[in-house]
Amino acid sequence: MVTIRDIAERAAVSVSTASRALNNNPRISRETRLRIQSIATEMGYQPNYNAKTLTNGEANAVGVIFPPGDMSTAANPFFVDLLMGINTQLRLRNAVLSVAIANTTEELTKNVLALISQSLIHHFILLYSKANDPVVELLKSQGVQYVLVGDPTQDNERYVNNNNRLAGAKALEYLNRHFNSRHVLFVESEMEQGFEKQRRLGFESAAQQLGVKRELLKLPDKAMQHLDQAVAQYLDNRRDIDGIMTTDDLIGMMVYQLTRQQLNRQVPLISFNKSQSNILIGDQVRFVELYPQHMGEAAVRVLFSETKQFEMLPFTIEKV
Amino acid sequence: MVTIRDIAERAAVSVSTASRALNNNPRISRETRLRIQSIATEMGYQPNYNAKTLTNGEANAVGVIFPPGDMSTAANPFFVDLLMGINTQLRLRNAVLSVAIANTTEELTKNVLALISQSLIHHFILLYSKANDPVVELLKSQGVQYVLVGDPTQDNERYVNNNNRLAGAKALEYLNRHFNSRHVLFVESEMEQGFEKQRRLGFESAAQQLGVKRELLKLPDKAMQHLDQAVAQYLDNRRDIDGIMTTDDLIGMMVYQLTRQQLNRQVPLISFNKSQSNILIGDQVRFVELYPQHMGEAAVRVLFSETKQFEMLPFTIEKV
DNA sequence: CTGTTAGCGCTTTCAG
DNA sequence: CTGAAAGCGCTAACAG
Repeated sequence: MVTIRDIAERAAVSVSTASRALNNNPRISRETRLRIQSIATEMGYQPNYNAKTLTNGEANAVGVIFPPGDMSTAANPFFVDLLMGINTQLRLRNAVLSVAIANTTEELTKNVLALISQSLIHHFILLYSKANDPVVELLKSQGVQYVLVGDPTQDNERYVNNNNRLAGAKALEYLNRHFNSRHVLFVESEMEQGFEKQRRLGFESAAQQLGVKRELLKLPDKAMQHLDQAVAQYLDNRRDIDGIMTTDDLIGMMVYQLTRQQLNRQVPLISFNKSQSNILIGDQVRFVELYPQHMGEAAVRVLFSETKQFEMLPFTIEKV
Repeated sequence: MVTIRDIAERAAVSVSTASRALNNNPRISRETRLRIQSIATEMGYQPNYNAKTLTNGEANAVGVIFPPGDMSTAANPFFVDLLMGINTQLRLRNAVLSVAIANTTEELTKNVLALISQSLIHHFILLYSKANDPVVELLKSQGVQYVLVGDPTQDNERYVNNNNRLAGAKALEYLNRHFNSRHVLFVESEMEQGFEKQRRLGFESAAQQLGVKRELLKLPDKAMQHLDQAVAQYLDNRRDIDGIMTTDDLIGMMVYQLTRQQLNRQVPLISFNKSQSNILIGDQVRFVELYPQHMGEAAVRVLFSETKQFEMLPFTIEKV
C-alpha cells in the first residue's frame, strides 16, 4: 500500500506538503502541486479513506436508506436504477455508498444510528417518505444532512421528485390528443402512495379541462382471488372506454390484456414506471418515463449543494 | 462522542485494558471485562470503525456488487430482498454494507477497486455471475474474499444458490400430481440466464420420467410488437396444453391471461420469482418460493465461514 | 509557500 | 492479568 509518506519521500517534500498538494490546497505552488500529483498517480496512490475520516471526523460515504420491510414493495423496480444514478455521482466525488435496510422501522433506525456514530456518515438519501418517521427524527436530531427521494412530508425538507401531478395531466392530454380518447379509465392501487395520488389529481384536473369523461378504478390492496374477472366485469359495464392510464406497468399489463379480450379491441394505454419487462407493448401503448437514474443523480447533487433545496425532474412520454 | 479513553478513565483502567475487555480478549479477567462492558453500554459507547479499520487494516464493511447495467434487469425483483437478508446478517456481526454498482463493467471494476484499496474492504458478495468477468479477476488478484449469489462459473468458487434444476423438476411433478397435467408448456426468455437453463433441464428430465408431453416456448429477447398475439397463436396450435411453467411472474401473468382467453379455460400455472405484485392469482396458480432473503443471509454466512464452500437453499411450492 | 508536530480512536507489541 | 507506548495514514494547527 502506497501512502502519502512514500510520495513525500519520493518528491523530497514533507508529508504535509504532499497532503496539501493532493487535496489541491491553494497554499501549494502550482508547480509542486502538479509534480506531486503526477508522482502520486504514477505510484498508484490510493488515499486511505479510513484515515481521512478519522482525522476529518466525517466520512466520505453516503448512506442510502431503503424503506422498511412493510413498505419496501413500493418503488421496487426503481431501486436499482436509483442506486445506479446515486453511485455514478458519488464516484465522481470519490465517495462511496453505504446502505441501511431492515424489515422493521425499529431495526432500520438502529442501522442508521450505527452508520452515523460508528462510521461517521453525515449524509443520507432517503428512498421513502412517510409522516412521523422515526428515521427522519433521528437524522434531524443527529444533525446530519439528508435528502428525500419522493414527496416531502415536512416543510424545509430537501428532496428530489417528479412532478407527478403534471405527469398525470400530461398523460391524459396525450391520450386525448394522440388517440382522441374521450372516456378514460384511471387505475390505481389501494395503498395510495403519495405519487399515485398526485398523478390522479393531475389526471382529474386535465380531464375536467378537456371535458373528458373519467372513470376511477381502485384495485384492492390484497391479492384477490378473481381480480381479473372483477376487472373484466368492470370493463364490461363501461364498454366505451377509449383510453386507460395505470400507475404501474404490471397493472397496466393486466388491464391491457383484459380490455383487448373483453372489449374486443385495442384500447390506448399509458402507464408509469416502465419496468424491466419488455412485455407490455403495442402501437397504442405509451409510458411515462421518469428517469429514475437521473433522480438518483439529482439526489446527490442536492445533498452536496449548499443552497439547493430540491430538484424537480422532467419526465417524457414514450413509445415502448 | 464517547471514546475508549472515557471508558478507561471511568473504569480506572488503562485504555489497553478497556480495548481488550471490549473485544472479549481472554487475557482480561472475566470480572473486569464484564465491569468494563457494562460501563461501556451505560455510557452508550459506539466504537469508531474508522479507527478500528485503520489499525486492523481491514474494514468491517462488506461490499455488495450489483450486475453491470447491461445485465441488471436479470434478477431485479430479488435485489431488495437479497439486500435485506444480507444486511440482517451483517448487523448481527456489527458490519455494514457498501455497494458497488455501475453501468459498465469497466466502471464497476473501478468501483470495486476503490472499495478495496480506499476503504480496505476485504469481503464481497457478488450478485451476478458470468464467464470471464473482470470483476472476479480483480477480486481474485487482490486476494479478497467473495461469495457469489447464483450459479458458479469456476471451480473452487464459493456461492449460495437454489437448486434450480431440482426446482424445475419438482414444479413439474407438482403440476402432474396436483393438477394431473399431461402436456406442459415451459416458457423461458431468450437471454438464457443460468438459472433458467437449470430449471428447464429439471423440467425436461422430470417430464421424461413422468411421461409428460412437453413444449418449449422461448420469448424473444427484445420487445416485440405483437408478442401477445404471437403467443396466442402459439397456444392456439397447442390447445390441449394443461399445465404451464414460466421462469418469472410477469411472463406468467401474460401467458396465464392469454391461455384463459385463447383456450377458454383455466390452465394450471406455476411460476418462479413471485414478484411484489399481487396480481397473478387464482385457484390453479402456484409459484416456487426461493426465499431471496434467506439467500442473502446465507451469502454472509458462507462469506465469514472458514470452511463452508457453498450453501444450497431450499425452495417451496406455494399457493399465492 | 513549506516543514514540524500533535493527534484523530483504536489495537498491539512489549514490559511488567 | 494489566499498563505504557508506539503507530495505523492522514490532516491541521503552528511556526517559519
